[in-house]
Amino acid sequence: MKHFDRLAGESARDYALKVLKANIVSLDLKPGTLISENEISAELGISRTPLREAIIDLSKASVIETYPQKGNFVALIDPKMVEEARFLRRVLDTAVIEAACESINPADLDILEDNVSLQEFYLEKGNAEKIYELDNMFHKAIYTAAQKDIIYDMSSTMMIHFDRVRTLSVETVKDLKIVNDHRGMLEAIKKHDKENAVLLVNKHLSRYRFDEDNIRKNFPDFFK
Amino acid sequence: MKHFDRLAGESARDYALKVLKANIVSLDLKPGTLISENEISAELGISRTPLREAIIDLSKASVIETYPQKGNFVALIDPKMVEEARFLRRVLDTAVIEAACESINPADLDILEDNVSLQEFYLEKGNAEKIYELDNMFHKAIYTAAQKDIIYDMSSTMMIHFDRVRTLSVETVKDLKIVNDHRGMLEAIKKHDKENAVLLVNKHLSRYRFDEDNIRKNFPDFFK
DNA sequence: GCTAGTCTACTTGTATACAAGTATGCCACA
DNA sequence: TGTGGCATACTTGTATACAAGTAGACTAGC
Repeated sequence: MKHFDRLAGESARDYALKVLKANIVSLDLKPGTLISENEISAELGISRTPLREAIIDLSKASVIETYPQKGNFVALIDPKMVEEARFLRRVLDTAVIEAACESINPADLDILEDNVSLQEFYLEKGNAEKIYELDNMFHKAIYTAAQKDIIYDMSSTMMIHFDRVRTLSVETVKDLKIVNDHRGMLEAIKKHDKENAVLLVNKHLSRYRFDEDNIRKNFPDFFK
Repeated sequence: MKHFDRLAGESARDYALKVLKANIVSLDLKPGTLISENEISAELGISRTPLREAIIDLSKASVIETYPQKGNFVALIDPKMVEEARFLRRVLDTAVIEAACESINPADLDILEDNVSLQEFYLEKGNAEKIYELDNMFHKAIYTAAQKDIIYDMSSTMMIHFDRVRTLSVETVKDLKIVNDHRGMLEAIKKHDKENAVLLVNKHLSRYRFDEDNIRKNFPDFFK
């Protein structure tokens, strides 16, 4: 399992949640792995209580499955859950960008503008990692602009199902296209052009259609 | 605070969550109330740990606000959160009924049919409480039919913001109209008529537009 | 009367102890 | 050889103990 530093002021619970999420998405914690509360809490240098609280959070979204007196297991990749996550993302992203088109304010627009400009900067530099980071921030910033922060938070746990398949996918989406998509979405929001914004979101998300059959063939043990 | 029996086999955590949710929605736990972990755990006859785990769950959706070393407080009614919940419900219900129109299977259709028939039965009997119960089950059954169960679970906590205002609303929605709406939605699903289904869902939800200004005047202390 | 400071009684956050259930390996015995 | 049963070493669920911080009442001193 990958380790992270515990930030100053960060609670043991938030720390545990951060580490678990990152390791599940990156597949350093493989689907099916037993997450022993004793073992992991020792590894993170915290007690069972806050770790347990983080585990419960993830089991709400079926990212971890808890069997009493048996153990907590990282959920196998379940096509039904991946589909639910994909559905949720499409539905929410569509509705939220519409809302953003209606209610965007200058301050939030600046944040989005800065973000996309940075993406374009790192695109020239060829820094894929930074773009990945900015991608996530861009996405979240649209929710904030539409005043839908809590919805974003609640959906983010669900997205782990989706992001895990993304990690396994060999064919990575080209940064060039992603950044272009983002630029287009931003311009649509600026012009309050809902119709175009929705079209662009769906086009953007359609880039993340993986060859699940093939992935399953390569990693059969990871699937349900 | 209202009490409930702890069901056989129900974990202390699930029990605590059930009791807290019910009391927050019914406003027996008033907005702004301190939820002392010691006091409430004693009242429920459980220890702090499982109660705490339930509280954390509710604070994820901002239904409870936790201030470290100060206390857990039932969140004041925040129009922004009510709006987020209303938005989420409209967006999800719309998308989910569309999905149900596409993928409904006979078994799930039977469940819906039985449910609406019962609603019609209790409508004649004038049993509003039963209709309320069946209403919630109908709603959930559509998500199940569309294979979106986890999404339903995750959104249900968010709905507390919405349901709390519903509780305060004096003008209750007429059972007659509700049951009619449900019958219409079911028939639309049967016919795979997405367009009509979406129209009916939005008409149905539009019945739940409360006079928030008036409610706020009557219960100023409950609002943020 | 007013203010500074302290004491006290709370609060949550975390750590640990105990209870109860499960799976597995091993051994005795048929 | 095969099988029943028990010991053991795990697991999570719950209860309790301790740490650290907050707020408010009360008192001493001015």
